[in-house]
Amino acid sequence: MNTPTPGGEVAAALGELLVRSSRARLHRALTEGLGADIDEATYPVLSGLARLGPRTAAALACDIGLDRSVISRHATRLERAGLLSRSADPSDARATLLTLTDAGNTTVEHMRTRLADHLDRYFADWPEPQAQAFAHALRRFVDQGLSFEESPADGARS
Amino acid sequence: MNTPTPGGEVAAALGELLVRSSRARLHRALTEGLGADIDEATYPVLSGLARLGPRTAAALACDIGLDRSVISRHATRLERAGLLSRSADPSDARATLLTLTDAGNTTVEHMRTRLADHLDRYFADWPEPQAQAFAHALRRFVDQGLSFEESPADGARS
DNA sequence: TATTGTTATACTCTATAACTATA
DNA sequence: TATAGTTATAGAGTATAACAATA
Repeated sequence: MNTPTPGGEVAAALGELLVRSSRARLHRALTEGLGADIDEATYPVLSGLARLGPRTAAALACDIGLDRSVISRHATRLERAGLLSRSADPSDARATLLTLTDAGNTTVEHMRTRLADHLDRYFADWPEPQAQAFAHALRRFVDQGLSFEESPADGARS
Repeated sequence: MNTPTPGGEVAAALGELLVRSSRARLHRALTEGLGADIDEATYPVLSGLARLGPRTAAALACDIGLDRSVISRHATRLERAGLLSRSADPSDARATLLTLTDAGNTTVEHMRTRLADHLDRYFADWPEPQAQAFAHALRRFVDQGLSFEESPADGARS
């Protein structure tokens, strides 16, 4: 059998999803036609700020797993594109708050709805309860199931 | 508001999954401790050959969406690590077949079972039918749902 | 002294182009 | 002439280190 366990099946699917060509396709679907400054590199900053709200580069770096310096450079690109603005943090003169502009929020909303519509068209072929169950399960999985940090017992393979 | 449609929910989850830190975590879970030559770059070549069987660099490049030159360089790394061997293609003297060695196949199998075990431990908390349904749905989604190419009219529209 | 933002530097991965051998 | 494999080059992205300003 190809599908001995749910874990095995999900493992195979994740492997496929991690392949660059799959990711590139998804990213194109997300960012296509939105301007030269929205790409695979700036997207995490843009969506991170949309999801978490205004934050400093250091805080966002911690949140999305990139270095401060990378955030700073991408923020400059997004600022030049008019999607993000920098402002002084009132509570700490060292810090600079990164905030999405109206254009930035609009763009993020545009990306979100476009991909959601794509997916809704795909799920139109699915039985409604099954589509909903899958969506809930996937979110739950992404939120909780990606914590592989704990040492996996088999550990040192020498 | 949180879950307007399945598409919207899946879109958010995919956005999360595409973030580099999530990918890096998954890749660590897959390749950790397997040697310096198995990483995010060589993994697609390794798993591609395991999935598709012996192939030339050109064919594999087409299959996994990387350039021939990239395949060739990673193949060299994997060959040095003893996981892959090159052999002449009997039917075309220009071509070189890339084939996984026994060690290569063992390594792939090791990666696969390790991640599958991880995931099975995670799914142990789920009701069995729900876990199976999710696994099937995810595979179906990855196999069919990633075709977001904007113009379905010009090509194979299933 | 520690931290923030920024910039310079080095490293890695990928695609393009160029070269050789073969169809 | 076209295609396969390989190598050299260039482009992009990230992390590290170093700097000035502030806590």
